[in-house]
Amino acid sequence: MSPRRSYDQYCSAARALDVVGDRWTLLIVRELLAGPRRYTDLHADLPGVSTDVLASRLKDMERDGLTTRRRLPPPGAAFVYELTGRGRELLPVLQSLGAWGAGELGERRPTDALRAHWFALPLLRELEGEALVEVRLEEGEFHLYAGTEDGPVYGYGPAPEEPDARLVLDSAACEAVGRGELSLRDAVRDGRVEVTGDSPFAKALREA
Amino acid sequence: MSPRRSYDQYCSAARALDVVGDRWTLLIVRELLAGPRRYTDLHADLPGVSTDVLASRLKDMERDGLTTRRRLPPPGAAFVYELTGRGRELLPVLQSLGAWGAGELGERRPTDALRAHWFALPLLRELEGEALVEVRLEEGEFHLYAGTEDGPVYGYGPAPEEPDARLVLDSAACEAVGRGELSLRDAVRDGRVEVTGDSPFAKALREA
DNA sequence: CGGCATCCGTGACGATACTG
DNA sequence: CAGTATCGTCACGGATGCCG
Repeated sequence: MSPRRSYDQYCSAARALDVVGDRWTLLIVRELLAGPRRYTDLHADLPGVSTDVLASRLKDMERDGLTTRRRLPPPGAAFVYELTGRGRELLPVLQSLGAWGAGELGERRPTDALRAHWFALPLLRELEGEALVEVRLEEGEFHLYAGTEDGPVYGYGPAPEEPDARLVLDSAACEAVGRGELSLRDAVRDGRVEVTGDSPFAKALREA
Repeated sequence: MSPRRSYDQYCSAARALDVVGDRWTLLIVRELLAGPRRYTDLHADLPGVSTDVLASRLKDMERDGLTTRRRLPPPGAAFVYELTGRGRELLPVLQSLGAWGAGELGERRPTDALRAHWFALPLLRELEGEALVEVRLEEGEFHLYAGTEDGPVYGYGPAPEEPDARLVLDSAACEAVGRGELSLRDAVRDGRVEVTGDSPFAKALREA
């Protein structure tokens, strides 16, 4: 728990960095945008973070109103961490960072870790309208709540109910989309993304 | 010059943080959005940064393509630092951070430093259309290039040519706008902002 | 075993002094 | 003016230990 090292500048960007500028904080937000998570699972999806730093950040974030800690009902009665509304409002920050960072992404390096749901943010930027979308990659599966205002923005594993559309992408295609070199629209047209579903949303996506 | 401590994650947000996630880097970008600056002036407008950290960040940023170092023509022949196009593309990141951080800003604390041009980003968010706007605060003066794509986004001191509009705000008004509690539109209507100028832009602003 | 707390080595940071 | 040099401190990353 850091005693808050502030820039002490009366500037809203500097204040934001006082709260989320520490190492790992925004990446923890990225993880929690997928919904509530346990400590150990967070640690597993944030390779490189040390246990004490993760614990310390979670305390800081709770103190700062970004997250809450909640006990799951039995069975399984573990603690989970989840974003508050204020925490979820950081989505535009992660989106703009991600949009800029796409230009830095390049080829995947041998040392680069990868999780399927890290493609959720770039894909979300490309989807218009309100829909539940299930995405299957070689690395795993996740789902997106496109166009929603509150609640989780995406989630792990298959969609909890029948989705409006299902997408299947191979590694090359989703990495190209992640780098911003390939739009989802073009990927669909070139047959590099398989879109299934009977909803108007799925049909519109196929005809893009 | 740091040997680049990377998160090693194949995620565009993490890559962005590899480049701009270090302490002070984004605040240096905020300063340079106002145009070329000398080392000493940068240091003066970033209270709290130590000389070696500032020098180190400027080297890192040049290596990463965010800034260039250029010698001014005599007289004055000093070095100035300025953003590249790639560096200026970080404006949306600072805007989203600033929009979020407005909720954290609160009252000005006694320890908070303040520079007039730190209000440039919040004001820029509220201006529509393309215009050169001169702003006078109690703390100083700056000008905004609203709606431009390239070149500096704002600058120190009075506008270099006749502006489309001039704004005069008192401290209370500009701090309220900075906190997001008062829109520029409302501030104009309540007479808390003085708008002068004969251009259509100035007239539209007065009649908002 | 999940959820941390403790210890330790390294490096980043902040303040000051100093130099071309 | 534009940094570099030095130094103490603290944050970070890795490993290990503890406790329910």
